[in-house]
Amino acid sequence: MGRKAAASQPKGQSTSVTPDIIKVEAIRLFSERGYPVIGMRDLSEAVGILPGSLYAHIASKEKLLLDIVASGVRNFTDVIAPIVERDGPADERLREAIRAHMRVLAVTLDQTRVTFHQWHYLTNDNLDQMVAVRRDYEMLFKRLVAEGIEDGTLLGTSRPTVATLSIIGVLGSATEWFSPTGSASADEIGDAIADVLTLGLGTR
Amino acid sequence: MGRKAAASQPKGQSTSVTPDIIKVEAIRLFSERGYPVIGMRDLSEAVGILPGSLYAHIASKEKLLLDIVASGVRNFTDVIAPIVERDGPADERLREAIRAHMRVLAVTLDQTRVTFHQWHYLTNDNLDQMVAVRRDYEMLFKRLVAEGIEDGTLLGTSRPTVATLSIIGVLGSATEWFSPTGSASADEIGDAIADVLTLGLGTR
DNA sequence: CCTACCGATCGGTAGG
DNA sequence: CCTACCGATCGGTAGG
Repeated sequence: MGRKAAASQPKGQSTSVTPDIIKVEAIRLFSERGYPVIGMRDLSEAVGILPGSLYAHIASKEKLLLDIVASGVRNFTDVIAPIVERDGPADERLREAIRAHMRVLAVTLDQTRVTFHQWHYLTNDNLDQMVAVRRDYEMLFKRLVAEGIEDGTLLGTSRPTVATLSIIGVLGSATEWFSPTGSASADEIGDAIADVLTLGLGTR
Repeated sequence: MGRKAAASQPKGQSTSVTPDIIKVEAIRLFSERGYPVIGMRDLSEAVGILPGSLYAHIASKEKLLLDIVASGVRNFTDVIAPIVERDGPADERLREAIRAHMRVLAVTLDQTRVTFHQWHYLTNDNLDQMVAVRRDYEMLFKRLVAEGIEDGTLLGTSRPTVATLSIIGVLGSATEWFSPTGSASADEIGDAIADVLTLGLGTR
């Protein structure tokens, strides 16, 4: 639902256009075909108004992208930060953080795709803002790895930086292959990823 | 070098434009700013000819992208396939495949960024072709994991599919953070990644 | 939120 | 590889 609902809605004032509706449609379109390829005319059509009318609700195409990607990262940090900051062995917190990541991903898949793949189309201040919130996100996992080496629950064997980047890398890649309609739940996939990263695939 | 070299080169027939030169410049531009954002005028300027003249050397903008991404995947499969197909324990072959991946990445970083991040701008037949070669690439790691479970050198613990996707995910993410000028060599990073994936980060 | 429109830029081509 | 150009589309705005 929603796909053609807005576009085919004739004139009725039943549901008037709001910034949130525009955001939802933009997320879907940007996710499917990419930010630079989507024109304001595509978006206005999906929402059911004329192209110029979009600017009664949003400042610019790029500000719309910034809104999507900045809140897209916050969806994750809001949930993961409390897990990182609480007490307990770092390896257990890492597992919980990975599971939480997957749960957020499951309910914000399209927005996350836009967030992780299209933020680099931002420019100037908008880009700077995004780089900052991204760094916050990455810092959470960096801390978990560092604390795991401290408390002895995570190995210092491999370079800690590579370890951190591997964790973030796997979670980022899940954006491309996770399916909310698949047989495995977000928590099950999260546990499987945590297994790979902490237990490893080797037998000895 | 190369950056302004072609553009500021006045007229001299010293180095005439070839399809390969266009490809090299396109890789750099697409990698830096994204395929849809780069215009044929940007490319022609980088190469030192007028926009329309590009079409004496290439068929279209999209065929140029296809050329870049298809050969971009083959750079990896050409090197990794022989490792997968040879004899020996699967865990050792997996480590060698990961190391080989990183060495190819180190010498084709820009092209790999375009290959892994912009192939979805292809359409129709071009898209189909790319999906096919991508599947070949992913199949290599899928086989390694399956053979590792068979020969007992890799654990069946976690879902094998998640294991495969995790490997591919980490290697794909390396495209975003690997630096050829960094202190760690491609092989060292490759070993660190193989350690994370086979030994795991956990202590027990 | 519509009408009416702006200048800029897009990929690509005919004919040398 | 240049000259000269095409129709289409782009993000965005003035004034209601």
